[in-house]
Amino acid sequence: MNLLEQLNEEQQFAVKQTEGPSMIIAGAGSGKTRVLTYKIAYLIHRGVDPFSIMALTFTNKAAREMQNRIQQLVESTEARNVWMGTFHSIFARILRIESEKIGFPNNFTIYDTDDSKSIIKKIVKEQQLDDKVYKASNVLGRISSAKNNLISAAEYNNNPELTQADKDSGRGKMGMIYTLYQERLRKAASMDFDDLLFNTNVLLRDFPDVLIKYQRRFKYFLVDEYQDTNHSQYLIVKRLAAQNENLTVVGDDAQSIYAFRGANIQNILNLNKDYPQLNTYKLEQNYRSTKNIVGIANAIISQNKKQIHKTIWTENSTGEKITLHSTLSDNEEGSLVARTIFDIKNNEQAKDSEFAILYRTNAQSRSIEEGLRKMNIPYRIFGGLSFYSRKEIKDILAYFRLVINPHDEEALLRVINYPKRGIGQTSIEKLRIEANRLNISLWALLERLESNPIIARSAALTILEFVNMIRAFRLDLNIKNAYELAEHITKHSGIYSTMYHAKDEDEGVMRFENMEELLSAIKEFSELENDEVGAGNIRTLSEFMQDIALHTDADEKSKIDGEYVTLMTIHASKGLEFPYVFIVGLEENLFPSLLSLNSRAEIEEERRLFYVAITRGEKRVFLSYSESRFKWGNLQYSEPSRFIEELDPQYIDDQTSDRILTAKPTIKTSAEAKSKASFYEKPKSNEVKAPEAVPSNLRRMSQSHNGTSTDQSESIQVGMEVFHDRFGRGKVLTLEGIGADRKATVFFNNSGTKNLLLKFAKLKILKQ
DNA sequence: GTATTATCTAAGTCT
DNA sequence: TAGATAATAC
Repeated sequence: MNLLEQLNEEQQFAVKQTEGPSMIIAGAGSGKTRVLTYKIAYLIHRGVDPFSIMALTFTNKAAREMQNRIQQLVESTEARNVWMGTFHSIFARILRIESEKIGFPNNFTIYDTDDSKSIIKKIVKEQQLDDKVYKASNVLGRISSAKNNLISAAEYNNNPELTQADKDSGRGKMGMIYTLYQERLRKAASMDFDDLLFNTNVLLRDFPDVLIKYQRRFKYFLVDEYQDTNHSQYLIVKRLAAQNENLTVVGDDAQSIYAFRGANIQNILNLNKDYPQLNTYKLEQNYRSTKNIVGIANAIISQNKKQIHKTIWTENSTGEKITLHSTLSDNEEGSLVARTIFDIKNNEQAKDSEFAILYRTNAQSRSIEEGLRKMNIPYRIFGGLSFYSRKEIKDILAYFRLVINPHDEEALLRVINYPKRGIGQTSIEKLRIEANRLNISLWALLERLESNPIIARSAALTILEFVNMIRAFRLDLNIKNAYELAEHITKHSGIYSTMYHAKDEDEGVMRFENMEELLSAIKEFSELENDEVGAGNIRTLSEFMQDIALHTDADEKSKIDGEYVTLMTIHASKGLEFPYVFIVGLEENLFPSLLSLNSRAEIEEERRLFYVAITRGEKRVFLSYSESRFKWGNLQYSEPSRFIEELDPQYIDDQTSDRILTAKPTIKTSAEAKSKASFYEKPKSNEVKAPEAVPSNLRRMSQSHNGTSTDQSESIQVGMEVFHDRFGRGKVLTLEGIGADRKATVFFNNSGTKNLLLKFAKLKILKQ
């Protein structure tokens, strides 16, 4: 088969450029994955040893799919010898091989964000610092960005700029926490996500023999989604590829959406400085979407200042315009989406799997779900609370982690008294302090507890029993396969019976089923052929845990490749495509996020996110926003996103005005009505139009400051009868706070007592 | 040491 | 609203 025949001219050039550095700027839907896949197939076809190719993808799922595709293209299974996966998983693999060089055992644990936060909380407490000032997520974010820029704890403390910035913000102990955090991780023989990349850099920097070993082994490097790499990842690639510079990077600056976790767009913009002889290719033909979708996407992204110029075009049909809907509440938005899907399924014979509903935040999935459930539409949510982050699953996994690496303190603390065996907080605290004093891991202390009893004898005996149990499990690590050992552990640790007896409660049933699901997943894993170690070898529990440590939601295999509508965040949708795409919650402070409004750069990232969302669509895209939304238990009013005002009207089928006229004619304030009059809407002859001289964005600003009917809320008094959009008639029971914080407790005839922020509630006074 | 109840507070995207 | 933590009772 001639591989090149199936590519357009520019794609062919990119594929044929096998030697030297090249950068492929690939617009959305331009066949980026296709080029990567074909390039690897082309290399293999030309006799390059698959073992010498390293391909770094954004998800492990993408790697798997690409690998399968390459196998088909080269008609050989040798394609599986290409090293393909995410940065984190590929380099975790290399770190395990080389672990002793950097002073880690090869069974080191990978800590997730929860583990990391938990350590930081403990450090803050032990150091008697204020946990409001040193919030775990903030501290971790600071440490993370230091690591992504290859600044070690020692370097951090010696960097006057960083330490001064911390002092100025009242967080002078940040550097100390960083130091203690790293000590804690090392004692627990554990690395966090950033350490995987940081330590890879240390390995390649400080051990020239190791660097040379991998430079000799890998001759071709391909990096997907290069716009989302951070400095640490950039340096790894640069070091490894330095020998022969056969480096291909593929990316699209317009789709860079991970700056918040350290992605550096300069990696793509400055690549030609590192490689002056860089070959650059631009893929601009879109094969995915209709002209309308491509057109509106181009119009959106053109509002950003920073970008590499390109013109995305398509030969596809014009298609339908992009539909814009608005609803009164988040629940109604869910129903509307469900109804629309239902109609399209009927009218166009579409399948459930052709639909995706994309949102900015995971919390939005709830109202959408409700709508789908009511219409009996099958759906599947990706992200949110994933299977592996459920409590009961984490408890079981903690046992596995502890058996594999007993120094893993987070795991130890999680299970030492689960199921309850009478080892309470007091004993554990004493032991932790002692272990700290001796500068050894908690497990090391427990192992020598017999000769050094510092706690009550009875507690010490129970602990000894626990230690012996874990030791016994450890003996089976390489003897039993993953499933046999996992089952053995759940039975003998008491987890199984504890869960079995808790089945009476509703929650318990689900937990028990989840445990069974975990075990059956492990069983499936155990029974897979182990082609890497060869026949006769078993797949161990350690291997299973390595498999899931860097498991992402996008990697989740669809159990049954059944028919369902896909729900996910826009971030998670990167790289995917669907015939029908719904983008919901286009509201100011939600999308763009409230937290992104501080800088132009952040808003541009949100806009790129919007661009990514729109360009997932093949046939049709539906946009919607709601005028109110439940957040943390209370109703908040919302205005349409600024991105809606930016939409180019020629591509839009605006359905919002119908709703305004039919749905809520009485309660609407004039300010709200005005906000609907966005510029693409044709003024009706009998309507008063906002003066042209005032730009729409200014109009919105003034409105959000004083337009939200504070006029009425200020005169509300206890005892008044009031009307609320959602709850109806009610009586004010109490009032507290002033200005923006003014709250009321209102008893509603139909929905009972509610606490409302007057700023948002827009109560209407019925009777004084 | 454990179970129950009361109080507090969170704001986002992901490896 | 919900999950985590603190306070209280047993």
